[in-house]
Amino acid sequence: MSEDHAVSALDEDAARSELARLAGLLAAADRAYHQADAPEISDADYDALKRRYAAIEARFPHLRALDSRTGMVGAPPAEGFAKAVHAVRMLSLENAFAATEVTAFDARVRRYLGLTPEEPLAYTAEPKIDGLSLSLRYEGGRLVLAATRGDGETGEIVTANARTIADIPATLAGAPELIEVRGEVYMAQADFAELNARQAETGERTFANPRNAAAGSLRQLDPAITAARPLRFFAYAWGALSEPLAGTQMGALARLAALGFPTNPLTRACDGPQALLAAYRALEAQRATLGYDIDGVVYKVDDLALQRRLGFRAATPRWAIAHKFPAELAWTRLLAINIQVGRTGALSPVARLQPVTVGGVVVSNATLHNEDYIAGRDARGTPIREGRDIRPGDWVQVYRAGDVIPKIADVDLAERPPGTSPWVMPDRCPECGSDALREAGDSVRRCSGGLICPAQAVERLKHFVGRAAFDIEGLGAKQIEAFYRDDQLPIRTPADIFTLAARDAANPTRLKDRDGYGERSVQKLFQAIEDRRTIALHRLIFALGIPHIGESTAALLADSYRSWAAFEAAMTAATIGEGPEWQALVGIDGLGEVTAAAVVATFHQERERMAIDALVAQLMVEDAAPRAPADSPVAGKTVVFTGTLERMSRAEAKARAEALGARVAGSVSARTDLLVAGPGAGSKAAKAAELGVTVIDEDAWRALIGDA
DNA sequence: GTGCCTCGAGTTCC
DNA sequence: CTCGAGGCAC
Repeated sequence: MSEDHAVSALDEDAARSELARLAGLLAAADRAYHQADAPEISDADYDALKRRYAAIEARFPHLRALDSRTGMVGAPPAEGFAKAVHAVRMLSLENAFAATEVTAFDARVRRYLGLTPEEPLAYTAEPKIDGLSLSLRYEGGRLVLAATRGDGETGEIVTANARTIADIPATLAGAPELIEVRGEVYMAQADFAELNARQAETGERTFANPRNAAAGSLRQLDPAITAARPLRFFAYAWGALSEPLAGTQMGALARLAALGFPTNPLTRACDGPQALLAAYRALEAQRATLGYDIDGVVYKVDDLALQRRLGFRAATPRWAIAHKFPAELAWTRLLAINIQVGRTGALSPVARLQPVTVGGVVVSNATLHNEDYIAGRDARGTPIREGRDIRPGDWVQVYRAGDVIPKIADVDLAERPPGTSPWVMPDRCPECGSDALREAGDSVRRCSGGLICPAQAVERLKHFVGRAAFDIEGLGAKQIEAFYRDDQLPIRTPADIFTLAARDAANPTRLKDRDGYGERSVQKLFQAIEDRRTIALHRLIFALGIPHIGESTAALLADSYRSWAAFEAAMTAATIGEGPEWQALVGIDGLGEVTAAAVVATFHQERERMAIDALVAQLMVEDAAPRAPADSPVAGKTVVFTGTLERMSRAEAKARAEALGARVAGSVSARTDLLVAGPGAGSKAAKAAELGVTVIDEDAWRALIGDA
């Protein structure tokens, strides 16, 4: 059996049966591993199966939905917890801090849905529990998988621990065949105090706050310890479902409660932003008496059909927002201001603080953004902190933005030591001595050294091995730092990673004989590198670290050019500002001139170009995956929307068209297949007529895609 | 030119 | 997680 024969050779039918076969093998291996604790196959073989499964899925993404196992494919690692890919991503929420942001949220939702301010729109408001989120998968009414949120994409499997939590039912009666219940694991304040007292008595570590205690308790390798911890659970959402729970958020919560899950009794139905704000004020007033920590209120559009229409941005749903309570503040001394150099050369000032506890966490660093922020004004020159600047030695007020990132809110001028002067941004890179320049209209100062600057080179390499790029296991930030400075076996460019094993073999002192490395870990590292020699086009483009090219834009480029050969040829032939290759590039919807120029410039810079060529020579670059299924009438077609759309917003129309496999462009060209013109269509309609492009109105479009 | 919506880049602590 | 700014519609 050849697990590694080419995925690219499979046709769709073969892929479907192969997925089913692999799913069977993986399921059997999972059962053996989790239940009997006696694996039938080696970890390496399991990994090979899993990789092949993922490769086929990546190539035929629309087959993914056919297989309910997808969410459970997880490799048991050597230590710690196995990972599970969530069948439906666990997203985070956009945050709001002011009442105006809540009314803006309502306005945005209405605009997207095409509702007037007068039309009714129901919301829910529920307390935002300060714990950690957990996804519980039930099949046939039995709890089969519990996974933490992780990065939203992949979480850790904590099923055995979840089973010990009294609030979480082991079985459900009358539930859908498949249901993923999502909610928050938390610890009540009284239980937390008691636990900490007990921990202190027995000389064990105490926890800083209930959330840390809950997180630490859930992530115990020994479920017996979790069982002894007073964890609780509130259900508030769901992931994969074999049948809908209800038509509204409130209805779904009632259904979850009927299935035996605790749901928060303070959840309220609200008929508009004023009611949402009233619910917020009520919860804020009750906060101290609840017995558990909450850090804000979550607002959701109640109607689930509307939630579906609103859909998602890159990382957050459009139909929900978290209104956070004001952050806790603390005063401390600013000891120094240091400079960090990022991968784009940006010089970032970082505050070194006298350690201080803010919201249950000891903070000793804080971001200072840029020189304007330190000087007390924002990018537009508007004063912040009433224009007070920040100087080393100052007495400063610290808070954690979004309860995470430490920032400096204010300065007490009365406490300022005498004889200080305003802090000045260095005009040379502290890492390489190159000039640090601030372009007109830019808020950051950048090191001009490029790849000559060791700090930039290292940061570029860290980006390269990052999770959305090459994601090489065993080669993280720390290892990159070490290899960059290593004289015997250096990694200074991305291509060096892929020659690592061969160079090591030729060295008198082998890596496996060094301190900190063993035979096994070196073998694993080399294998992880080998696994990534084959790389998806979008990952490669993202990994190059071109300014302005993040994950989304890299995927956009990969999808537009399909293959590395086509992309590379076009970028090589292109000149900035003119010519057919340039026109094609800036014609991509969502990609403008600044971004396009950055890509073309990179391919024409000698040093960058040599690094790219040396890298690609080491790789097998996979073409972009085939588009959405070809069974929709607009699949593969290039569509342009113009004029005012009356029954849907432009963003919604675009999202819907893309889901059906169409490419949505911003302007009409000879490559346009269809122009959807609403009232008020101007030059685009004229151009379409000129080019002979089919023009239809909104109703005809809805009929075409089957939206009656 | 203005205003919205996203994305990109940099950041902390566990 | 936030800020700045690119891209696009109006």
